Amino acid sequence: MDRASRGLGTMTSPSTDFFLRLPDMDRAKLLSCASRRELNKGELIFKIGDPTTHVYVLESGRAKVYHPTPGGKEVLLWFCFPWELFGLAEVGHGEHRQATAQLCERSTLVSIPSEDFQDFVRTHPAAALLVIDLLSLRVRSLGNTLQQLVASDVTARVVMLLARLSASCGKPADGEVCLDLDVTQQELADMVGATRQTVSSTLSMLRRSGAIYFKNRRICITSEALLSRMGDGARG
Amino acid sequence: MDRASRGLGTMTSPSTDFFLRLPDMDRAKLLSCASRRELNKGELIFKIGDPTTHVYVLESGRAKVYHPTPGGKEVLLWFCFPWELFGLAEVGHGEHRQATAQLCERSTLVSIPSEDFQDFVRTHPAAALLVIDLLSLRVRSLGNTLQQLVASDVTARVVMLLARLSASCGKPADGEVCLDLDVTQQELADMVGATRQTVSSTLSMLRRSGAIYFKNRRICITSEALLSRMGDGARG
DNA sequence: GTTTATCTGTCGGGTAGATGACAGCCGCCA
DNA sequence: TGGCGGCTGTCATCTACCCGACAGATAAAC
Repeated sequence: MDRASRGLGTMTSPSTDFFLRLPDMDRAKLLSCASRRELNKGELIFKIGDPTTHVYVLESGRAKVYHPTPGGKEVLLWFCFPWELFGLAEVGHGEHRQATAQLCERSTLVSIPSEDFQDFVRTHPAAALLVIDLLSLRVRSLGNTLQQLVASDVTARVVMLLARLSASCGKPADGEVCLDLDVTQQELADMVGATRQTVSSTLSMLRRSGAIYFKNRRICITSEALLSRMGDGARG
Repeated sequence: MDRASRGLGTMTSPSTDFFLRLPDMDRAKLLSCASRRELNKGELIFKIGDPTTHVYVLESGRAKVYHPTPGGKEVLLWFCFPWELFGLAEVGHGEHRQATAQLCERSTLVSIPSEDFQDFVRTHPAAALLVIDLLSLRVRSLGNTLQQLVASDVTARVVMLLARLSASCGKPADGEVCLDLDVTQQELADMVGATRQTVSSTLSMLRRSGAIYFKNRRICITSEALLSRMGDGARG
């Protein structure tokens, strides 16, 4: 019955709002070490190979974390929404960045120096558990993505992606769900490991089938059931 | 110069031996809650959908953690070697298992109840940081795998896999490296997201090229340089 | 206004790799 | 000794998807 049991993807998770789940005092303390900047669309927060100096949170806007490939493609690992901590997978031993983070729109970014963050975690066990939760979520989600990538065809992957996005940033309105998110088809393609063209024609197909439609450049899902049915036919 | 900078895969990491890096007293304390069993090859430690009751360590043997797909394939996420903690990505909120763990050979398995583990982490900040390290490593490694999967062809993926295995369980012997590991070609295939057949012919190709050979059913790498060169030609 | 860049839709052709089939090989057990 | 199950090698077939190309549509830039 519930969304998670339908196996269409990771359900919207409570672990993403790290900051909102910190006790007020702790949050204030952590933010006291931080600096805040307003940045434009397209700016890089960090890129692969950089030394790891900070962890980050958005106050507003949207960012994406991806692996650039030598061939110029991008493999999109996840989006970062406001109050979701990111950039912490490399803080361990002064590892260099293994991914690139870039703003998808004009945003205000909060940067916390790695050492301050590590001290904070060391002295606040509750926060440490939240970090563990967050990383666990990432591990599970990447594992699922990986599985889908080898087990399903592009159509199924797009369908599952839409279901996941609908869970994380869908605005329900009388039976339908509209994605409250400006994504380009290239970004969708980078998330499912396909080309822009294939995603484009897949979306067209889904639109023709009546499962989705477009409302001023955004995707609306008319029927989750119908949509998920379109994803079948691939072994899974 | 060093192995990591050649970009052939994740280098052998210090984060995997969680237990060995714990202070003696802490380790003893944690193990005092644990139970120990001897199990046979092929036995399941947990499977997808199970409630999450324990975290695990091997005292000896080898296990694999994978996503089974509805179509009967397996997507192998990682191997678990002795003293490497595993099964902790779902401990957060009584999540159910999102992957399956199975023994590759006869092993002795130590099981620690989740609650005891969580209490331990809550009260031992140093251990919490180790857990964070371990999960971070998993995140990075899955991210890399994902990237390779969409950016490289099977040959390159196999080559990179061999390099990674050679880093983590290779026995060097006058210029050559022999993998101290009994893996089936099916398992290799499950790790690179390909079929058994393609991996078989890829390995044959590598053998003919002189980059590897087989010594009593195990893989030996004659020249890492030559091997990595065989992986080029795909964009990367 | 015109220009320029970015995004979207669609179409053929080419190919990497899945799929299925079959044969050889080795270890294991009766 | 023979039979059986798991692992390996190799082929011929088929197809999902990538790739390049081009045209319309939208939005920003001059």
